[in-house]
Amino acid sequence: MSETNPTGDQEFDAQGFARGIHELLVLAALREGPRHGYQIALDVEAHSNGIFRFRHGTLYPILHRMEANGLIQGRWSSGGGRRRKVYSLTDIGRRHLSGETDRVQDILSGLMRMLRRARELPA
Amino acid sequence: MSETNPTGDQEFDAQGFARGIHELLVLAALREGPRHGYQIALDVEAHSNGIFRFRHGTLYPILHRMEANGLIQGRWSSGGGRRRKVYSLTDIGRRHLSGETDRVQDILSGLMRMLRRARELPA
DNA sequence: CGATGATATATCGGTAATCGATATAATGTT
DNA sequence: AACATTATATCGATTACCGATATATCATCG
Repeated sequence: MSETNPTGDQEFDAQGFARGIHELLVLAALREGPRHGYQIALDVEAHSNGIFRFRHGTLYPILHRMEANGLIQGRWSSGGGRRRKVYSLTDIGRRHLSGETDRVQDILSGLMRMLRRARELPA
Repeated sequence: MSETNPTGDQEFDAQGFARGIHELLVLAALREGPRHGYQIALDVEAHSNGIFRFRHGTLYPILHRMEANGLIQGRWSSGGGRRRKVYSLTDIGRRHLSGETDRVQDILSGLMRMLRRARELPA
């Protein structure tokens, strides 16, 4: 083994990968503007043609976690009526989105390359 | 919400996604020929330039699970010396690799599309 | 006006999987 | 003789999703 990734970069962490994808989806949705949780879920589903979907037992804990980590910031909508918590990107979140996008795209293209390779092997 | 993916296909399952990737990597490695576990780990790491890596606390349970599920088949190498369990693809495993490759590639390109979209939005 | 369903957020327990640590043992190297 | 590498195995801690459940507001339709 010995060799630690000579280019010193992207590494796949199975543990946090699905989590990372969820967070990226939230961050990407908020790049379009501030939104409350339910809206984020609708947007993500619409923009992905239903491939990506948040269950609400998943969504809200994620938003809480991301707010605690400073990636997003929530404010309860003031106007009376239905209570909503509207989230916006923080600077940290914006940087995180940009950095993680690079990282994840490298990992994904590495994965795609390996799958293509396997597919093209003689039966 | 209502709409369930009109094309009736690929859906992202956060729960099983990292697991699915690990299994795909094993299957892809075995498409090159039978190999024992340790070798699979080395091959995957080499072919991915160190991006993908199996810890041995992760690798062996995965191989056992995949064998129990009929995706791969293991035989203890007969010749004396260091004991090795050599795995090969089963027909089920071969079909699984092909089907999951399609499915995962759809999901990944969906994800990449969303990330690109977010990136190209005006700051 | 009453019922129903969509909007909107929240929490908890069950479940499942990775991962580090630990164990065992044969082989290669110095 | 000592040590690193090869090779497999298992266990417990940790983590996080997800279904179920709860609460409340608002719109619509009969």
